[in-house]
Amino acid sequence: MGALKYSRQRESIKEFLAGRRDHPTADVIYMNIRRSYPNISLGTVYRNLSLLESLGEVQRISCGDGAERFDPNTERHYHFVCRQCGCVQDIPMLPLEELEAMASESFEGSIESHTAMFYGVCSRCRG
Amino acid sequence: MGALKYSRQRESIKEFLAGRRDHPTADVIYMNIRRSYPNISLGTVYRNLSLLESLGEVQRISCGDGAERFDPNTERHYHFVCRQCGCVQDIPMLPLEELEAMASESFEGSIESHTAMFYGVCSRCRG
DNA sequence: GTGTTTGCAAACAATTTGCAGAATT
DNA sequence: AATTCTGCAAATTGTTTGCAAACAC
Repeated sequence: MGALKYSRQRESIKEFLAGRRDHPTADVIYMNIRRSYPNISLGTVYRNLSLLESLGEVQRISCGDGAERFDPNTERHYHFVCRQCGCVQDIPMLPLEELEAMASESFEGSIESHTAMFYGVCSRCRG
Repeated sequence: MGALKYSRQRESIKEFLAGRRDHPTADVIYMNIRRSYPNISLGTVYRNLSLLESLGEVQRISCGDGAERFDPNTERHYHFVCRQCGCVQDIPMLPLEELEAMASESFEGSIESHTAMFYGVCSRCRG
């Protein structure tokens, strides 16, 4: 059950996201897709984003600013949030596998993965 | 302007949180405080939690499960989220300062702090 | 008495969901 | 023809806010 069918809306969302590195929110995606599909609904955007996430084609990022953000880069990587403009950027470094071993050392549960969030001021805001 | 005045509700929230290591949500706090103050409102709980956060007396944690969580431990530390029961626990290790230096290396903005979230299965769920 | 805090209810924002019709296979 | 996907609107969930009364200093 649940064979995937093509949809131009979903395709358009994928295409839009693919060209982006700014981790847009569902609403931003919606606003942009609307330029090509004026009748698309926010619900469709949310549904497709959740679907794409479960297919492993996009990553959901919550940076605590209220709205979820979506990232077409599904490889493990860290993120940065600017405390001035609120932009979210990728940190170009490989996640430290050792961190998980270190954390496991004095922790009783089993650790399978981790994420990290860096905060500061982005280059644009520093001028 | 803005001299702080005593309030038994705020005191009760601080007291409740102080004895907790499970990072309760505003709603859980509300439910519990209501046992001593049946008339307290959810709005008051939120207002006080935000106030306490700005006073640096509690820390707000967003782990992406919809609701914010509150932690009386304001020292920097990492967190763990169980993918089975959703519980949030502290990771008993010192945050790696070096991580920020590593991240800075190939990043243009200035990094001031970071957090990390570990995922896996807690000891209780593993049985 | 002045200024802060509260309870209540209404407002908000982000996300989800039910349903009939449209699109895909 | 069978099933998935969409648009719309209503429903949910988490959080904030306006206001008059209560409380603290």
